[in-house]
Amino acid sequence: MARAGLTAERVTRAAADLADEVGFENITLTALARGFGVKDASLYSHVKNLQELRLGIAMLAADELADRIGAAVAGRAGRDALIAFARAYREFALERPGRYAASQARIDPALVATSEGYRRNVENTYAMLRAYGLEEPDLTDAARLLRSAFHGFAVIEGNGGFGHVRRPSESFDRAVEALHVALVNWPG
Amino acid sequence: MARAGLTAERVTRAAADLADEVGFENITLTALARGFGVKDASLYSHVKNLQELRLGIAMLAADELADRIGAAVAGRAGRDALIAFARAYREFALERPGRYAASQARIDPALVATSEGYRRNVENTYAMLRAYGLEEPDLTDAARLLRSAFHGFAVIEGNGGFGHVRRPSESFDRAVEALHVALVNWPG
DNA sequence: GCAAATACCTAGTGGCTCTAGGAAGCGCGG
DNA sequence: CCGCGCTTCCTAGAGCCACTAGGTATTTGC
Repeated sequence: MARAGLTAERVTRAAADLADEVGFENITLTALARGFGVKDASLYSHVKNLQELRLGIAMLAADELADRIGAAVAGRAGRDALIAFARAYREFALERPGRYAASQARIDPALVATSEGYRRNVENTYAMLRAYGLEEPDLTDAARLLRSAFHGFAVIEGNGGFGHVRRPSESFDRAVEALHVALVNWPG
Repeated sequence: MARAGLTAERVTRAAADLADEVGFENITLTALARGFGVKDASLYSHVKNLQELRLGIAMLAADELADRIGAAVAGRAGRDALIAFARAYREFALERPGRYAASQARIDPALVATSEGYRRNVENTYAMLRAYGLEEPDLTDAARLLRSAFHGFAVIEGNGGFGHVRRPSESFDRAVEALHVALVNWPG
């Protein structure tokens, strides 16, 4: 019989697409195998187990997120950079919910440390904050506030958690403005 | 044989405790049944299915969260209320991670509308914001920013996602101060 | 003290992850 | 062009899970 031509990368990429469709928590090797017209056991030649597959999606997603944000903030600084960063972040979370969830899932810190994508995301954040002239530990605190706010917004919006009629995109832009104000007037 | 004396409420409460131990995503009816010294099939007399059980935990948790926050902000206003609200929120998420995750899980909006706990949480938020003198739609935007920031922080901290040496509790307090600044100087 | 309600049971289905070991395609040296 | 070996993909099966059907035993209410 003709082979499906699977590789670790193709499997991971398909898994990421599947995650965007059904949710990161709901991917199964069985469903993934079905998509390739293959039995689930066959995937174990390419992927160690489900956990490793999830890890692969997370690395892939962290990289793609860093790409998007990097492109968005290029050539901008201060408020402009903050707005571009925030919008690129939210758009990624909305367009690729499975990948986004993967990128934010609990991951072995040792692996995070070796990941290019995660490193670039941290770098993008600190680069964007540079214009605000903060110093440690305020810099870390500010980065954590931004990350929390963006991630929280993405999670709640993704869950359909904003019940009010006001459109989330408008609230988001205003929230980013408010965060800009907070950064400019950082308490100290 | 002696009966275990199960009721829908006892089952839900035990499930909430189990969720706090193993994580909301990892609860199983089988494990829950084991805890009662009962077969998994027996639980279906008290709970319709796993999804309903999760819903029950979510309602319970939303109620408990509202209790805590309500008690924390009682008699406070403005910055004091914001700080008390934020700390109570974070403490709940850290002490009862399974319940907290349940309270933030995707839930049928129609059910949320009928839930006392969820309603009280919204109420607590708007009451706490009252002192800042915002009007719609700024009020909604501010509420969403706070909710996003608190939730995001709780999720990331719960995942062990703050790699830096700086203690999360310190970053959190500073972030809350920054949010206070943003609320006082709300852009408009 | 009896009948109805119900708490808990056994048995079984189907989906999932993952392992062990076998067969079939492909790429390489001759 | 041919066989050798590597890898891909397979079948078979164990164990855990959610959930259903239908039976037995214990309470509760009369």
